Amino acid sequence: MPETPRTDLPQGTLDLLVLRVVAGGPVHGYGIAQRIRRISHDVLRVPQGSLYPALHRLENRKLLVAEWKPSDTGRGARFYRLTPQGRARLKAQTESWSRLTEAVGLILRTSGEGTR
Amino acid sequence: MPETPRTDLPQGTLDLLVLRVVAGGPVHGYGIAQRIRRISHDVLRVPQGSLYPALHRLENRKLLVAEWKPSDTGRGARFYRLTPQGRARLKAQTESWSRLTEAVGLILRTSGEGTR
DNA sequence: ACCCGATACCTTGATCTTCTACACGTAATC
DNA sequence: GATTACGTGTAGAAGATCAAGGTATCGGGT
Repeated sequence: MPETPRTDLPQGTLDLLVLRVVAGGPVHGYGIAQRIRRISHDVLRVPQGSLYPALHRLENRKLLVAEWKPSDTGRGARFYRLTPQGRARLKAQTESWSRLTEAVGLILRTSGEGTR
Repeated sequence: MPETPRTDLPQGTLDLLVLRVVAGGPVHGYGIAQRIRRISHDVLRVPQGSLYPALHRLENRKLLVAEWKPSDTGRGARFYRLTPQGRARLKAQTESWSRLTEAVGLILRTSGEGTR
């Protein structure tokens, strides 16, 4: 089997991405997946089987609200928006994401010394 | 509001950190945890309940080998080293980590436009 | 000499969260 | 009627955390 160089999302990252995209204005699930894929130049692919459960999670936690309206193509779709809590969550998650990446970057760059 | 700024590791990240630290030379589990914590300035804490299962996983997959020797303090400890496969894995994981962080960074920075 | 607590070091099991695969649906357009 | 747009649901695996327990060495006090 030809190793696909696919970049899997580490658990916990998807919520952050979704929140960020939704922050840009009302979108439906399908559109979210497209945007993530497009903006990341195809590096991040979000399968529907991951996306929709995530959306429902976020909705249950009151971070998103959904509204059913017709989409551009004429058929109905669930459009998501951020709640205030969602916005706060986005901020917090963004910060902890950068703390994390900085810390990991440190480890990756620092050579073996340090047992003390 | 000093919310406990504890940073949980997203799944998949721990292996990378462990491989990187072990690449610096033979260490035992306890030492690995200490180093990660120290180098990251206490941002990344690896509880033993996460660490040891990870070590065993990596060993089963032949990415690490362990040897039982006395530690500095006189008592025994399992010292881990990278196998060639482990080294290759470290390289691959490091690359995919930077691809990932770049892609996520893009999403976080790019405003809402782009459904197209 | 003995007990005690602290630190170093490892193990295991239960539980939870989240990603994935797979599969099944409907609706509009050409 | 095929293709795209859009959604739902379930089953499963993997990994992280918690919680708890277990052993060895050392230092101090008595």
